[in-house]
Amino acid sequence: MNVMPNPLTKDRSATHGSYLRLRDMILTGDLPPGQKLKIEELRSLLDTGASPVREALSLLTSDMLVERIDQRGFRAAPVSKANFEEILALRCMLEEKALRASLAGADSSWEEQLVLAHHRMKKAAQKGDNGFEEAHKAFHMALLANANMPMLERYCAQLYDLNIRYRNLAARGPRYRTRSVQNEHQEILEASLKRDADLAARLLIDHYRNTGNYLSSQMDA
Amino acid sequence: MNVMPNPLTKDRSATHGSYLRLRDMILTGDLPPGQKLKIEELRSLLDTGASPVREALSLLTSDMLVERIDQRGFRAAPVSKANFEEILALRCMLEEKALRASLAGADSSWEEQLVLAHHRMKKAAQKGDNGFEEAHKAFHMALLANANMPMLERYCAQLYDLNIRYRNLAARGPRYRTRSVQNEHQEILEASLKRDADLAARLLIDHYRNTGNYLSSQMDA
DNA sequence: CTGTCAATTAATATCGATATTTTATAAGGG
DNA sequence: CCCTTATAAAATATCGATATTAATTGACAG
Repeated sequence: MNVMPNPLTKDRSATHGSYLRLRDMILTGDLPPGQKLKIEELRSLLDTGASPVREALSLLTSDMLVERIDQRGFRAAPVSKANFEEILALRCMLEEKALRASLAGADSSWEEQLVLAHHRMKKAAQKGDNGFEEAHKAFHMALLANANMPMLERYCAQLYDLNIRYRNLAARGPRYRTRSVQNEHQEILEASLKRDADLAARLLIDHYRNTGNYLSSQMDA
Repeated sequence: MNVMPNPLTKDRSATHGSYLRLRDMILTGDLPPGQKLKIEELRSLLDTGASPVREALSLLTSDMLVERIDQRGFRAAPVSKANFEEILALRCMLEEKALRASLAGADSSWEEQLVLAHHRMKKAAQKGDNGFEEAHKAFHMALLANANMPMLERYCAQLYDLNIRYRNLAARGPRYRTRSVQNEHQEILEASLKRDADLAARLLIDHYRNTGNYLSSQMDA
């Protein structure tokens, strides 16, 4: 039998572990936008070698969370209002497309997955679980999961994360308060289960625009 | 004074050079879809170390040209009809959006860049220059360049390359012949210069669908 | 034969050290 | 006093070697 040294260190590889941790630090704002990411610092922070760190950072450039400038290293991707608004616009366009495709081929298996994802999210929200973020993303991805368009889903997942980053950054600032969005989720779920593509798409986009406009207004101040 | 050993070896870094060469080999089909990409082989082929090769491959995963499986290396991204058709669908959706955004804010500076790109492409086509591919991409990107949506443009550039890959792969097969597309480009240019967004978008999408359907039919056979 | 398991081979992932390049610092000339 | 140029420091990029993991082979039992 193999006793595992640390439940958290059940990493598939140093690179993958570094990737997850760095990604998390950027999404939460722990590594602030624009910050220079020095190999040596990260190496000692993550307690690993330079190669895994470099490779993890290279992978994070795919996610547009890290910028790479040849011969002069890496930095956490900068943020701007324009960038946020582009993310919002792209999300509305791509998720609408994906949701409609998902609904078009809806079957009971997908329906059940969706109900399940929604249930888990609600439950996580009630007990103030820190697993809510994960469940929230899972619900939104479940909506699109039946589109059978892997690249489109990948883009949506990427944009989702970028959006969450802005939300987290705003939450660090002053006078930030969360909107209650549980009923919006409920409505989106119900419209989807009724296969009402137009309604579901409208509700989903409104859901994004509402949160988005609030965050956008925060960025002026 | 520093004499440069080889004008082609004016690479900014070994990683960047490897990135460009590997990318080219995958786009041309020189490295066929699904092929295992062994570090040691590529290392000797590119005459560089393992680190630049690994890092270049990591970067190529952003472009969806390379797949990475943790602990078991890299391989050239596989191809399929479904994948091709998703690329085509996404291109039509994203480029239409980008083109309309580009036209919406059209100014004379952008207009001049576009005319220039078109001229260069025509010229390269006439003298059978091998720089045509580059000029062709430049023209299509010039159409979108005024959208002021960097992420959207990046997606379009990515999808353009993936599409070219399929074209190159088809060109290796039997009974492949190129369509004449010069007049289609001319029409797109003229509609854009007239700021006729609806017409330009329709022509652009038809341009893609025509080539796409031809390639798609080849893939059955 | 066929499937399982051990031993071997091959490939990946990682480390530690070094060479190159960039950035910061300081000195000298306009 | 500012700008240019040399020097020193820091950081990146790269190499070569090693440890770890996966794939392969072959022997053995069912």
